[in-house]
Amino acid sequence: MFFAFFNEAAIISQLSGRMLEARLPRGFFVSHFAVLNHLARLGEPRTPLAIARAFQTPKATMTHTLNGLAEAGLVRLEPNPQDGRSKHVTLTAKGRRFRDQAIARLKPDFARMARHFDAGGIAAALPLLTEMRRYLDAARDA
Amino acid sequence: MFFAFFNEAAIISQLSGRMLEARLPRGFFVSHFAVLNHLARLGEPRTPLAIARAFQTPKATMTHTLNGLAEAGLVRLEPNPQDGRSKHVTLTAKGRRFRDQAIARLKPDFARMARHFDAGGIAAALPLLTEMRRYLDAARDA
DNA sequence: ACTAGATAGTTCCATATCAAACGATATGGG
DNA sequence: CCCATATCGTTTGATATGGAACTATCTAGT
Repeated sequence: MFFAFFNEAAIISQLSGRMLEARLPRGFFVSHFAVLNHLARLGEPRTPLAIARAFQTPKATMTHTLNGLAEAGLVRLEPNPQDGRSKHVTLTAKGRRFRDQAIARLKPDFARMARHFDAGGIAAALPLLTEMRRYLDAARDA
Repeated sequence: MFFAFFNEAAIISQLSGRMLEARLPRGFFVSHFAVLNHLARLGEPRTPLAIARAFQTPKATMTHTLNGLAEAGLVRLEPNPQDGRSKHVTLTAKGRRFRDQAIARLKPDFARMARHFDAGGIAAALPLLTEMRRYLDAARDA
């Protein structure tokens, strides 16, 4: 039952990820968008490790993703004044625009979806998903 | 709103995937388990392309995953008697055991989870997830 | 201050994933 | 039958991802 739940979540994640990637410029992935979106939503600056922890991804992966974003001019990597080992990641104007445009390109997809799904139903299911996400996030340490 | 929904689904997928991988022998991934589980649930034999379509993954990826499973002795790859271009994928006894053991190892996790989540709540949310999965699956062609 | 241990990020290497091109086989129209 | 086209799986090459070891820096205890 939990099994079925996670199975559906995994397939939805994969399919919606592909939908998003279809709206991104060639060579950009969900991982890139996810970082930009994270920074835009939760504020900057943010250290690489903090971002990696948020996504439950290894540090090395985040190094790679951030380098890609920095090369594309979507984020800025600067030394962390509070900690010489660390860095500060901030969005550039271009990065913010990139994220906004990706979201804008998804609008038609969501509009089409809204004709098939009751907004109330989605909203009603959201708290459970959020609770599950929080639970799993907490359980990782245990 | 859909956005938040997909975002939660993606994080749940990632975290639950890690939970599963933690229960698999070193070197095995969600992708391996997913194929074994697919075969066990939906029956055999199955062609590589049919499996790839079911997971919305490229054919080349499935070739790679199946070769890994075959080398580990978890599936058998045989010529498809009905079509010389194609193959038949079947579970070996070892493959079936592998899948059953993975599920068994998850049981304690699910039991712990059941103390935090109302089974009814999960069951109630499931149809919406399934409907969304079907919708996205259909939308991929459009 | 000094030192041992912890922590941040990188580097190195292995491997999963994926797009594109390819060879082999099937199918349908002459 | 033959041929053009479509389909199945593989190969190739590129890139995302992840584990482990490494460097540099910070922190705590003395």
